[in-house]
Amino acid sequence: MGKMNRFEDYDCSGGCPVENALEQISGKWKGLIIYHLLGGTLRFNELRRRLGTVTQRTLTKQLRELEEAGILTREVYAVVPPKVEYSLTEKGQKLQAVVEGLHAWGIAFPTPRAAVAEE
Amino acid sequence: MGKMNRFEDYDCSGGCPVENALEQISGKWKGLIIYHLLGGTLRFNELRRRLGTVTQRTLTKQLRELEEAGILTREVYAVVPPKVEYSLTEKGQKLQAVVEGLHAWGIAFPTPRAAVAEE
DNA sequence: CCGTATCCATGAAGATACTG
DNA sequence: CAGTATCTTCATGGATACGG
Repeated sequence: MGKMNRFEDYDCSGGCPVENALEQISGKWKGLIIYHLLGGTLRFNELRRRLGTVTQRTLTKQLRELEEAGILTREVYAVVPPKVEYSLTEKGQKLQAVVEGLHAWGIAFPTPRAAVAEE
Repeated sequence: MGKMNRFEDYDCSGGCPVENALEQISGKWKGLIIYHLLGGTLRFNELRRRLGTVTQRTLTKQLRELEEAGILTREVYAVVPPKVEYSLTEKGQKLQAVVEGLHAWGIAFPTPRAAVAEE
């Protein structure tokens, strides 16, 4: 016992941890958002700039979903001009190892952009 | 130097490692497929059973995409009835830490299924 | 057993314009 | 600055039926 074969009886009908996890962070920009927030709190437009090409509508939506998942918090300051800050919750910070693992893997194994002009 | 602020100048216009990595493994069943293959080679229908509710068409497609990304290999045996085996490549196996991290996180933080009947 | 071939519904996300 | 409000496009993935 102890180790056992943890891959044997992994019936995923009805939801399983990996699927569950992916569900919460799947979305075109979510991984990236989390990665950037690992560096600390960011305002809406700071985040926007870092992501490069995301639209306001989309960024807002992804942030709201991450908020609902309990991965980040949204803090609104009653000032003018408006100021809204996003930070990771503890739950979100616990993704640090995973996201940095993805980052490292992404460097080690870039997308194979078709084996053209090769041969 | 050395550490520096690696979050500061992380301009993702034009593709960045995290985005790149996510691109290769995003798909409704891909994370799960990789997870199951961490336990070793599997045949098409074994995989199918483990995923629970995936259709043939969809599973085939996700497998082909993972193959094209170089994450797994597809070995066809010229026997009848047909036999096709899927296994992770080295590139795929390097995702082990990430996927197991997701698995652990998914257990620790299930999806917050609305705070109903709670209060 | 391991797929293809069709057809189709859904929703994710971009473009664009406007507002407190 | 930080969003809404619309409208539209497109890819994902399910359902179903058939084939080597």
